Amino acid sequence: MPPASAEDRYRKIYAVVARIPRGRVATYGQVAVYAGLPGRARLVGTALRNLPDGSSLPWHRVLNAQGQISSRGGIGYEEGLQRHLLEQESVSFDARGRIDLERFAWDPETRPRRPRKTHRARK
DNA sequence: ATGCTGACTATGT
DNA sequence: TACATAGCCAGCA
Repeated sequence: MPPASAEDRYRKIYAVVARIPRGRVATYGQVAVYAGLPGRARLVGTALRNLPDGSSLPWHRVLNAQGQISSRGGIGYEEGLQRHLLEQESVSFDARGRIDLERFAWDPETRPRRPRKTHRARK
């Protein structure tokens, strides 16, 4: 099988992002794997970067492996937007601005459900 | 072709 | 936990 064209790769990435359920999040690496592009987490970031503003894709549900919102570096971008969109769907951040992936990570194998409460002691 | 950049990550201190 | 590094590779000048 010849290598996928850039267009196909983007399309696959967008298709995966579109499947992330409300109230759940996925990491760049995770999206890459499900898109059949293991190891290309950076490409996922690039694809989302190229996303037009009015897109209906739930791009805000994609985070880095640390459970944090990745910086765009660009001036003018409000990191608060992504956080706000997530909080609106009940995804909560801890005091350090990170999301508990144990609770909110998307698992495509399981059916959408409400995140379990965290009664687990944290370290 | 070549070199640099980066919405990334795993690993080592 | 927080940085630093190295590997990564598509996009772009």
